[in-house]
Amino acid sequence: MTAQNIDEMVRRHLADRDIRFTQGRKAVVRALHLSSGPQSAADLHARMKAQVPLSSLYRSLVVLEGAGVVAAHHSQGPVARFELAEWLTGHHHHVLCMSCGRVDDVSLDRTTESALAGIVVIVASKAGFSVSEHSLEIEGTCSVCRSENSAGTVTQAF
Amino acid sequence: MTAQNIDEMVRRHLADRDIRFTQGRKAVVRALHLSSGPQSAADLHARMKAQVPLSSLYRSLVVLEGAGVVAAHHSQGPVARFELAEWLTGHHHHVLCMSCGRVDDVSLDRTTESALAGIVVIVASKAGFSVSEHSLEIEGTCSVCRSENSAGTVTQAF
DNA sequence: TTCCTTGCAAACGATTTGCATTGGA
DNA sequence: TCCAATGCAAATCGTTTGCAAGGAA
Repeated sequence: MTAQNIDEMVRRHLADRDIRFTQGRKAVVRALHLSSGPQSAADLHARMKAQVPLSSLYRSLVVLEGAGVVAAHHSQGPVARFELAEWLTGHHHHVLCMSCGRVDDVSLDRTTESALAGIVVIVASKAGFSVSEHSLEIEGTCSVCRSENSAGTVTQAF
Repeated sequence: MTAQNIDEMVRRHLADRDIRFTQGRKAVVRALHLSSGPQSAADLHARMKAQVPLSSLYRSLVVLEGAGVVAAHHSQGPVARFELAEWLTGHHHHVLCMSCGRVDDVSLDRTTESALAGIVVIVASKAGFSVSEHSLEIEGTCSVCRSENSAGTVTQAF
């Protein structure tokens, strides 16, 4: 998906909802599109070279989340992380590195994903819940940290 | 698992690590054991009738988490939720109600769990991660909120 | 003009910490 | 005895908000 495409899809999506696609919001969408995994507000702020105050950034994120353009994740500590919604990126899951805090996206092949979906239904029904979303969060150690550790290097806390 | 058992297991676990099992820490473990799902610090504080200041409660949680007695979860917004570690409660997953914020535990039968474990390995290896933990977090609507909604009652935001 | 959006600074809520005091092995 | 644990108050951090100024339709 090219940046142009994303931009155009978001523009239409927002137009349908009478929400303006301002410069600030465009910049957020672009920054998210250039990122590989979920980003914290501070990450985005840095990535946009602080051209926009944090408070405005947060406001853009609130609007875009409300419009269903971005999704927020809270799994990792006290800081929220944001990424483009799945209708823009495709359905995927996250792996969290417990050593350096990095979060990566992973998507599954159709077979594995449908097996997972089956399990999700089982789990939810056991608790009497109806499912709206599911996300598999896997904690582990990324390859970088693993080699650093085995080399005796200090592990970076996060 | 009775409260006595938990108490005794935790006592030994902490003793092995030269960490004291003080009144405050005992109270936290007891409160967690009496709860059905992950609890926020404020929940616990209320449940313990505010006999202990919040700051001390947090300190107990930090120590217990560091010792592997308590596990913290951050999936739900800005407030952390705590529960006893899985070696005390058994492996399980969470379902989150997007309407009222409630979080319930669900455990799977051996067959389903091992199917899930297989998927987890696939996902992690795709990202070059080695797995240490996995948790399936399912977002949905609990039965209470579903019936409230269908009855036209106001949905409680959280 | 008329809203909506922005910037700035102040406010907030959850969590953490400094310091003097208390408590347990 | 003596270090670890506690209570209190103040600090911190991520995030939100009030208000006045800027911008687009």
